[in-house]
Amino acid sequence: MRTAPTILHLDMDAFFASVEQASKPSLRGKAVVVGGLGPRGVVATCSYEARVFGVHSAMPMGQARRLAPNAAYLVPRFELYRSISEQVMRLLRGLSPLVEPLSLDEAFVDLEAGGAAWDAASARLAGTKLRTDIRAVTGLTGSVGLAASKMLAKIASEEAKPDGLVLIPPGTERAMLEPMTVRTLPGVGPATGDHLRRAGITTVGDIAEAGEDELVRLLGKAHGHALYAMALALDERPVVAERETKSVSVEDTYDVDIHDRVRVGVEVGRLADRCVRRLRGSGLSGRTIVLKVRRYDFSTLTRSETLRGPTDDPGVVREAAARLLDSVDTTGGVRLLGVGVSGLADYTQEDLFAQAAGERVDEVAEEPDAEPVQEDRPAPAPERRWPSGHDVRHVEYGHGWVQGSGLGRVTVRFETPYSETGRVRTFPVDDPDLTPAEPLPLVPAVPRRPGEGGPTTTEAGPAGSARLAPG
DNA sequence: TCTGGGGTCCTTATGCCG
DNA sequence: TCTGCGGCATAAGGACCC
Repeated sequence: MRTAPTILHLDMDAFFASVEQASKPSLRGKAVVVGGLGPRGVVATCSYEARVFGVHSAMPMGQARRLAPNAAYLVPRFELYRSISEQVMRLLRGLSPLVEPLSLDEAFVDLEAGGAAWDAASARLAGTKLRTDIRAVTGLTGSVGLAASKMLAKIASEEAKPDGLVLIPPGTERAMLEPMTVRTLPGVGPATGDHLRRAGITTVGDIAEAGEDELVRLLGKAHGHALYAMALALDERPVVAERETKSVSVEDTYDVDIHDRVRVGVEVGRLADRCVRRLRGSGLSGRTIVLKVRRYDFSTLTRSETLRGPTDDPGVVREAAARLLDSVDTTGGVRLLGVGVSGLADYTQEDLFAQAAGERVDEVAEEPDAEPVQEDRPAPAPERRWPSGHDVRHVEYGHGWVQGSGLGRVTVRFETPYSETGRVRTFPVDDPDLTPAEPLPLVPAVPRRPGEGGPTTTEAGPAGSARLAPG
């Protein structure tokens, strides 16, 4: 293991919710919950103000609404989050070529490999500057952990949250870990946590004390060895920049359980097409087709079939998925269906056949981002055109966002990331003066020169960096 | 109004091959 | 030829992560 704390873990604070607050001045300092708004939605992220009420990610939306009835509830805008994530990742790549993104809002950076740091002092400096730069470029805050291994860097950033920086000095790792709960360690979730607790193991120190053999006996080979090593702060996993995709899948949870066997078949066909579109979009093909079914009682089963060679032919995937569905009992209803492809390759068997025979594979049905059909509805729901939280533009009032819609009306708040809290106005859903709009950058794209007019600077500007403590 | 969507990795069972 | 066994691929399920 390296001796200097030069692995950095960045974790953006309440990322989705913070983006929404940055783009909507009226939500700053307020409880914001981002997630699926349907009857079976769950919380993706919520602001710290919402966490005070006990709301947390993965919680059913219904429960969140009971806990925080006055919070703002928004659907995720992944395109926007992705674009901001890209800005952040660019900053990270400025520190080192060895950047390992874990998700839109998290990444490891090997500072030593990039020459950005070689000891504790230089690492702290790099981390502090990174936080300043992130704030200047995106207007958002992120927490930074610095340590000699991935695991410890991640634990450090967790400790640093929100809006902080924690460095774990080499030599202090084991003493720090000892009193922490086993759930702190990566890979210990509810099931493993319970398992260990029943064996009388509740802290990381208990794991070290129990010994490797006991851990392997309790949890199996891979998990046991790995966990024991983690408990001793031994973690040699390198930061890897590019990881190959192993599988591609799509799934839908339906607002109401589907009982009609024919409709189940139709949905599986749709999912197969969507999956293939994603597959092709990445220039991939795969050999193993997986069907996933979650039944009315939440029991989940998968069925898979491996073909003779990789495919990206929608017809082939549809047929395989349909065959797999034949072996599944769906009486009682299904709440979720999914189709996936694994065993990926970047060529297809059909390519070779088609080349030889001069035949064409059939095209994916053109159904861009089709929503699952819920029920036969008489008219399209207004929510389809005006999703809560999305940006709009009004001919007279300018840029704003949808606060809510229903009963033929849509309520819009007119404000931008750089304005004061805006006014609310309501329109008919078919008002021709109102159109969907692209999100605005959270920080004005072109820095204004001194003396130039325009919107007043807000806390989202680089000025906020003055708040950063040196550590 | 109970429980998303996209992944990864591991374990266990089973059949085949040599 | 029979049997044991290691090794591999496949299938299903589960835990975990963000």
